Amino acid sequence: MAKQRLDEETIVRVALKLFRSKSYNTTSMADIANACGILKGSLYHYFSSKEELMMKVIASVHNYFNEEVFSIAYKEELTVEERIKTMMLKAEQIFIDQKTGTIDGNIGVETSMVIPAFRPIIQTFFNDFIKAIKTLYLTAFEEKKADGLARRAVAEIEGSLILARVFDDKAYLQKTLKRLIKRIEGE
Amino acid sequence: MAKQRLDEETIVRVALKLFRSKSYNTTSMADIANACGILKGSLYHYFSSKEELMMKVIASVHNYFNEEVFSIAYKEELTVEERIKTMMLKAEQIFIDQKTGTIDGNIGVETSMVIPAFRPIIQTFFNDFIKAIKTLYLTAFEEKKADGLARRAVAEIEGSLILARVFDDKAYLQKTLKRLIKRIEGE
DNA sequence: ATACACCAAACAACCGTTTGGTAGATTAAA
DNA sequence: TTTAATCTACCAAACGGTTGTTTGGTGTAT
Repeated sequence: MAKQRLDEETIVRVALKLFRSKSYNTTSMADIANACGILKGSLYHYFSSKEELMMKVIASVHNYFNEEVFSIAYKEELTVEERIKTMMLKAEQIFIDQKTGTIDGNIGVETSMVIPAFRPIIQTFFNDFIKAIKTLYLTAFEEKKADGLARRAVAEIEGSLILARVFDDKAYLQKTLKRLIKRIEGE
Repeated sequence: MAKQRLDEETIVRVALKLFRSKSYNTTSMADIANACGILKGSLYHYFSSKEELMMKVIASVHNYFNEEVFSIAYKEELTVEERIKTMMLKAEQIFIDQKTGTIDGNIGVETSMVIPAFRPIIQTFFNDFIKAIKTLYLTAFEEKKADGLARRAVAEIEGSLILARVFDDKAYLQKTLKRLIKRIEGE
């Protein structure tokens, strides 16, 4: 083989960054290739289509959240308070770019709205999100209540992400996350 | 003049419908023209650009909400409970298509994320939304608290709209609106 | 010699926008 | 009242540019 400058993982990471700042539709294959230092045609050596690339980007994000965020909810060596606290803190770190302080767009939102093909993956992502939070709430509330609160929590996070982005003010997200923590601790 | 088949208002209404179901970027001028029964070039007889058309679409929505929804918050002949109740009911009617039961996409969300030029208009829309709800909460809470709750309310509505769309389940929105009503009545 | 990682170039399709023309209604003059 | 000029609401066609994708070649490391 020739010396390999790129691998699939790197391209996915580069594409994610662009999709989060410019959205799926306004990011071209040329943009991604350019950011990778290759020509757009060469991307088809790694991915058969833009849609497949996006699928892998979403899967990558999903996987990252599973390992770095959602998993915290199931750490039995931590108290429930510790779990939700570190989980929300981690989420905040991901949503707010630590370098620039910018709130990136949530790829799932615009994507699932615009391209129906992405909906199922986004659904599984949200389901894992809900399940993690529900697990925590289950220690303080009964089944039905915990489920409702978990779905509501995800909705509140998504909503605050929108306002944070529209007004360019991360306080919207931060306040929401703090509130979600208190909702358990307060009991 | 020739017999006029269309007027600006009609085109804006047709465009809105498309933008809400397919988003700004995936709706072409040809799509809009086609839905109006004319050729895409003819659209430039009414609007100088796609962006200008979108501006007028957003302004139209903003205006509609001002007159049909936000205004309810200031009707002094109604009690505060009546005001928030009818306001949330009206919002629900708008977000959920009464014919199909479908939750349309909120044009503001994806739009302001994707095209920075639309951000200011979206901000003024959200500000009017927040102001209306704040007015209601002011009767039950002090200034700071009312402001925070109003911003939070808008975020919760937006978030529940997202989940409602992703899971195709309007219950997300309905539960949120009911909760927002109770948040005043409960005091 | 072979297989890979990429380049260079072209592809058809579509995008938003512009151009020039025309049928028909309105207005104004005769 | 007829006729001519003007204006409007479009059509038909093309514009240059960009899109995602395909094709065929080439240097390099095995």
